[in-house]
Amino acid sequence: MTIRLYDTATREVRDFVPLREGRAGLYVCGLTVQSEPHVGHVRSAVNFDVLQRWLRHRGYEVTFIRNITDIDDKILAKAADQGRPWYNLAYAMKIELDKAYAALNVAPPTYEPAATGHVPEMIELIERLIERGHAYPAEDGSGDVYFDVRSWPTYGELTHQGVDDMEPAADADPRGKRDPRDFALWKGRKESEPETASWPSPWGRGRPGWHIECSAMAGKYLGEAFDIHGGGVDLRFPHHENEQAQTRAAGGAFASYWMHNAWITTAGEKMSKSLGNTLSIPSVLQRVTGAELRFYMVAAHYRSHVEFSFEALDEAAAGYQRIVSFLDRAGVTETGELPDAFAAAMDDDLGTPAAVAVLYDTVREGNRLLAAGEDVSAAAGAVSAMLDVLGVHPADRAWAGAGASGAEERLTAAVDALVAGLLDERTQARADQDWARADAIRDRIKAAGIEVTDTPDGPTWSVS
RNA sequence: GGUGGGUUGGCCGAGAGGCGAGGCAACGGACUGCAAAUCCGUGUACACGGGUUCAAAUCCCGUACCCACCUCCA
Repeated sequence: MTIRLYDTATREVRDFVPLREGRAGLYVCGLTVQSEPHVGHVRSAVNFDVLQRWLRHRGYEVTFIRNITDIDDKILAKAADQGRPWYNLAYAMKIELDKAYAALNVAPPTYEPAATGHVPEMIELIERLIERGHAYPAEDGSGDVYFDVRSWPTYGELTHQGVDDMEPAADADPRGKRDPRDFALWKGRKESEPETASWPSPWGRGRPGWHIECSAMAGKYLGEAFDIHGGGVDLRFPHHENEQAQTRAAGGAFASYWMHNAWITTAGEKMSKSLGNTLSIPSVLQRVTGAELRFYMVAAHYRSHVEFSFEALDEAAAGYQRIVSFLDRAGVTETGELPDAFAAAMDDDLGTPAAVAVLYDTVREGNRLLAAGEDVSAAAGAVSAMLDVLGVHPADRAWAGAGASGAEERLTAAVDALVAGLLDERTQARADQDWARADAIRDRIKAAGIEVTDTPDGPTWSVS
């Protein structure tokens, strides 16, 4: 069975055929570290994390590159506003981003290159473009270098647009461009910008344009031809279109497959920094766990819009808890076989919704066996295997970091001791068939926010 | 103006010509001293109008509404 993926460039689901047998090179545009990450950002990371896990599961040796854009207009502007060095802001936000990834069990990529560490590679690429007649230094002496859109006949192929149909850039300031759609490869340093935010180049001090970063870094770590390029749909144009044009104009083949994940919207609108309707990861994690949030995202298909709501999030969390509770009661920790239907769903363009349906079916079957007192090891093992692929296994060590600290464990032990005393009393009352007293004790415990459950092995408690 | 995507039951969310994915909620039943959990059962959903077909939520034509990209954006 081969993996099939929807390729945005050809607009169809195609068999995944890697450039090199048994290997997969994956490049995903990471974030510009200018502010706290929100749930929308993390959706992209979670989606590609699932892709990576599935490719590995299918036996591919994956090289996964996710970059960090740590220099750009917004970073400079925000840092100036906050009165601190731009690299200080970028680093602080990078730390926040890492925390968010860790909280959602997003595995670190193979390499995580930062733009500022690859300026020489970018300059080299720009020089090559100039030599080949696809780029030119600005004619106004600003020190900018632009990509010449008209010199590249297939410009617009990724997003199926004709250059003449595009609305000219609204920034209006042509700054020595031959065509308003030409985009900056290199930005000459402006007086107002800090010296530290510029690097020497053949065109004077300056800093790289956004698009060239990804071309340079993808080329360095994956080669100028690689398998899959991913990112959010909003990056299709201009960012991905430009990346592809640059690398191809410089002689590379670039990505064989393009994958784009859809939005998370709130109140019908895209969640974005500019609209100011973002939900930061820490705020959402006050309500649900990282595993629950990840499960919510993974239960929808990556190409579908998700209208974020706390109601839907709670529903997903409730469903997830059912799965977790099955695993708890099964008491089986070994990972078993992945059901064929689950694998088939995953092979079909990462069909996580159908895969999750298989997960629930298996849980139901497992609960049935459990009730019948039969062997559940196969079902529980399958559930574990599926949760592993989706990156939401409750026993995953990733959750431990965010979970119980030593202090919390001591607190749990203390509560347990107190509740255990009450439960002993209640057990005695039940043995005496004094139901009124038994229920009164249970109500009292419940009033403290603790749910009591009777099982054949005696009562247990959990925080409700 | 150009380019994409969407509209599915109380809610979330799959599917893409032919047995109503799955989840959450609700209701009934089993189990339980009563609960909880779990299991079993219960729904005639596919924006609207035409058309193609033995058969359409799925294909075609048209209409309405929503969203995104073309400017920094996962």
